[in-house]
Amino acid sequence: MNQRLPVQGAQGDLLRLVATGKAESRADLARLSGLAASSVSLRVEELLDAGLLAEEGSGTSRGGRRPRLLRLSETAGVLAVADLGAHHVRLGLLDLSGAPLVIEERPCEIADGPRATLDRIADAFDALLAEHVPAPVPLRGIGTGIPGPVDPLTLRVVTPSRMPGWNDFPVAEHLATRYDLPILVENDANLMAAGETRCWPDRRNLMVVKAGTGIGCGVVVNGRLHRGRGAAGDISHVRVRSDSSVICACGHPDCLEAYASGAALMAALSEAGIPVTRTGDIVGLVNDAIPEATSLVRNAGRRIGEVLTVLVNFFNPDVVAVGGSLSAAEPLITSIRAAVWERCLPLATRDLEVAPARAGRDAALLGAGALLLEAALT
Amino acid sequence: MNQRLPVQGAQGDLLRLVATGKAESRADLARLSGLAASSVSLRVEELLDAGLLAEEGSGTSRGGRRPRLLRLSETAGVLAVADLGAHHVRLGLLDLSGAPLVIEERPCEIADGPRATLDRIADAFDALLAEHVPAPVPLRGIGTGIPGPVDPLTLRVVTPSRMPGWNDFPVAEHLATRYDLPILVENDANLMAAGETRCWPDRRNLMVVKAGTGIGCGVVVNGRLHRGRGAAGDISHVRVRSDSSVICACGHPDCLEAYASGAALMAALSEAGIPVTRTGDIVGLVNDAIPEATSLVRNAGRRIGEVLTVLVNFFNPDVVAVGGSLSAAEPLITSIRAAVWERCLPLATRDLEVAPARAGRDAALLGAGALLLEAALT
DNA sequence: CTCACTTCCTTCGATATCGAAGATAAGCCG
DNA sequence: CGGCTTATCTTCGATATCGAAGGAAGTGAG
Repeated sequence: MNQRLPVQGAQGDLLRLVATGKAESRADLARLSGLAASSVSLRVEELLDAGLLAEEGSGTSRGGRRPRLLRLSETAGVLAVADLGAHHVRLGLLDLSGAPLVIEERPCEIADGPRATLDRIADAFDALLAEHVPAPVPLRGIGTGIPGPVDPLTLRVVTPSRMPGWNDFPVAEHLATRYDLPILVENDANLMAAGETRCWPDRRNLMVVKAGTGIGCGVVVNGRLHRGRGAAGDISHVRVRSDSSVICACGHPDCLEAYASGAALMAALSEAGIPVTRTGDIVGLVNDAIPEATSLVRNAGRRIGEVLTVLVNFFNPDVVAVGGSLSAAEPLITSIRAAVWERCLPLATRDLEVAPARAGRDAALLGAGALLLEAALT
Repeated sequence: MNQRLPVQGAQGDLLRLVATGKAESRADLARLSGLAASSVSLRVEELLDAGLLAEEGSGTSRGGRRPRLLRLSETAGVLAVADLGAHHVRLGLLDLSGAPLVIEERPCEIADGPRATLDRIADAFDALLAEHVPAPVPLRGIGTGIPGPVDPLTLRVVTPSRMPGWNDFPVAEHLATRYDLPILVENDANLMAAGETRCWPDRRNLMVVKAGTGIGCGVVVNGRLHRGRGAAGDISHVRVRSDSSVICACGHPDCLEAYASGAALMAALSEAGIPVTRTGDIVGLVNDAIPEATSLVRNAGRRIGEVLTVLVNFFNPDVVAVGGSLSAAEPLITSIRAAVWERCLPLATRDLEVAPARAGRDAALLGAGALLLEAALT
C-alpha cells in the first residue's frame, strides 16, 4: 500500500523530531520545537490517533514527574531506498527513523540503461515489500542513489561518465509512473554525506570524502546537503602539483583522481608486478606491510590532503570524514591529516576532526532514508 | 536616542520584506511571506501605527485594483556602520533599508589598539548622529568591519596579522558598554560579500573575491553568509603551482598572496623599475598598456583563477564577483574567467557568472547594514 | 457603455498556538 | 515521614493566523 504521510504543519515538525531520535517525550518536543507544551500535547494526540506515534513506558525523572515516552509507531510506514553502482545495486527497506528492516545487494548493470535498471529496482522493492512488510504498513517514499551528477532542479542525471543512456534521463518521473509517493533522486556521494551526518551529532558543516575506485565528496552546510548545481563537492578533477604529468580519463592533465583514486593505485600496483582486482584488496596489502602499496596509499593521502587544505581553508568544516573502500587503510587517513594540518590556517583547523567515516557501508542508504523522510514531511 | 526595534513575530518578517525592497504592498507581502492576506493587513496596521511603515501613493494595477504602496517610514530608524582599515576608517549612517544617509572616511590607525580605535569610531558615530539625524529618529544598531578573522561564536578577533593588541579582544562587548543595541562585528571580506549579495538578486550562492593589497573572499551559501570558524573564504594562503619558490609573509612557500596580491605586484613592479605607491595605481598602468603591469596582472588573475577552479568545482556558486582595488583591471577578470572555464567541470560553470563586483567601494558598509537589519529583527 | 473577470484589501468565524494555572507524580532535604 | 520543589502534562481563556466571503476599484471584451 502506498500512501503519503498524512501530516501537516506542526505535526510534521514533531514527527520529524521523534523519527530522528532527537525527542522521546512531549517535554522534549516542547523544548526542541519551540511550541508551547499545550500545543505539543494536542498535536501529539493527533499523531497517536493517526497511528504514526505510540507511547511506550516512562523515561527517567529529571527531578520531577517521569515523562511518558514516545516512539515511532510500527505502522508509521517504510521507505524503499537503493544505491546504484556500475555492476550492482544495494537496496532495502527502512522504517521512518532510517533503521534498516532489510538490506540486500543484487547484480545490476548500469550500462543496461535507465529504464531497465530502474524497473528492475522497482521490482525488487515490490518483492521486498511483499516479503517483509505487513499489508497495513504503508510505503511512504522511494529513494535512489545515482553514481553521477543529478541536477537538483530537474532531478535529471547530467553528463555522467560511463553511463550510456542516462544523460538527461528523468529518473524521478520514471519512478513516479509507478509510485504516487515522494521520490528522491540523488548523487551517491551526496547520499553518503547525508548518511554520515547522522553519525556526527551537533556538527553542522561536514565534508564526506569517498576514497574508492573514484574520488568523490559530499558537502553539508548548516546541517543541510549542499548540491550546488548537482556537481558540488567534486574534487576528482582538481589539478594537483606533480613533477611528471599524467593525463586523466577526462582529458586534462594531473587530475587528483589520476594520482590518488583506487583505480590509479591499482594500475600503479599492476605496473609494479602486484596485480590487484578490487580496490578493497589494496587495504589488505597495506595491512600486510607491502611497501609499494603503503607508499602509494600514503602518497594518495598526501595528494587528497593537499586538495582538502584549500577546501578546509575556504569552508571551515567541523568534520572531514573519509569513507570508501580505501578509507580502512590507516596511512591514508594519517597522511590526509598531516597534509591538512601542515598547510591550513590554525583557525580553519581549530576543532576540526579528520577521521574515518562512521556510517559504514550503508551510509548512502541511510542518507537516502534521512533525505526521504524530509521529503515526505515537506 | 537608542532604541531596539519594537517588533515581534510576523511584524519583523513583514518589516524585513519592505526594508529590503522585496515588497511594496500588502499583496506583495502576502505573496512573499506566506501569511494570509487578512493577517498581513492586521500586522501592517500595527507597523503603520508604530511609525515603522508609511503608506505612499498607489502602485500599478495588475489587472485589478491598484495596490496601496508601503515604504519604510523616515522615523523607522538608522544604523551606524564602520569599515576599519589599517590606516583609515570608512563610516556612516544608513536607514533601515541600507540606503546611505551619510558616509565619510577618516584617518585612523588600527595599530593604536582596539579601545582607542573603537572609542574614536563611536565618537564619530555620535557626531554624525547629532549632525544628520533628527532627535525623534532612533539609532537601531551598530556595525563594525574588522580587517581580520572574527570568531562568530565569541565575536572576538582571532590572531589577526599586523593588528597588535586586537587578538581575542571582545569588540562587541566593548561597544555594548556604550550602546544598548544590537551590535554586529564582522570580518571585512564577509561584509563585502554581504553587500555584494544585494546586487545579485535571485542568486543564493556567491563567492566575493577581494583583490586588493591582500586577497580575501567572502562566501554566501543559500543566501546566508558562511562564516565557518571565522576564517571561511580565506584563499590567500593556498599553495599555488610555480616553477620557482617564493616564501610568503606567513612563512609557507608559494602562497597565493605571495604571487597575486596587490602588495606582491607592487613589489614586482618596483623591481622592474616602475615604482608604485598604491595598488590602485596598478590599474592606471594597465590602462596605459604598460606591458610589465599588464603581464603581472594577467598572471595574478590566472593564479587566482586556478585557485578558484578548485572552489567552483567544490561549491558550484552562482556568482564569482571580484572586487577590491585591482578589480578594475580588466585583464584580471578575463584571466580569472579563462582559468575557471578551462579547468572547471561543465556542470559547475553552467550559468556561472564571473564578473566585477557591483556594490562599489561601500560594499562592506552596505553589507554591514544588511546584516545589522537582520540582527535587529531577530 | 455595460458586464464579467481580476486584483487588492477588509471583515468575520474557524482553527492553531500561546501562556497561565492546575493536577499529578517524582525527588530531595530536614 | 512530611513538606517543599521540580518536572511532566492537561485545561482553558487569550491571541495570532487561516480561509472564505465580500466590498471596492481596476481592465478588457462585446
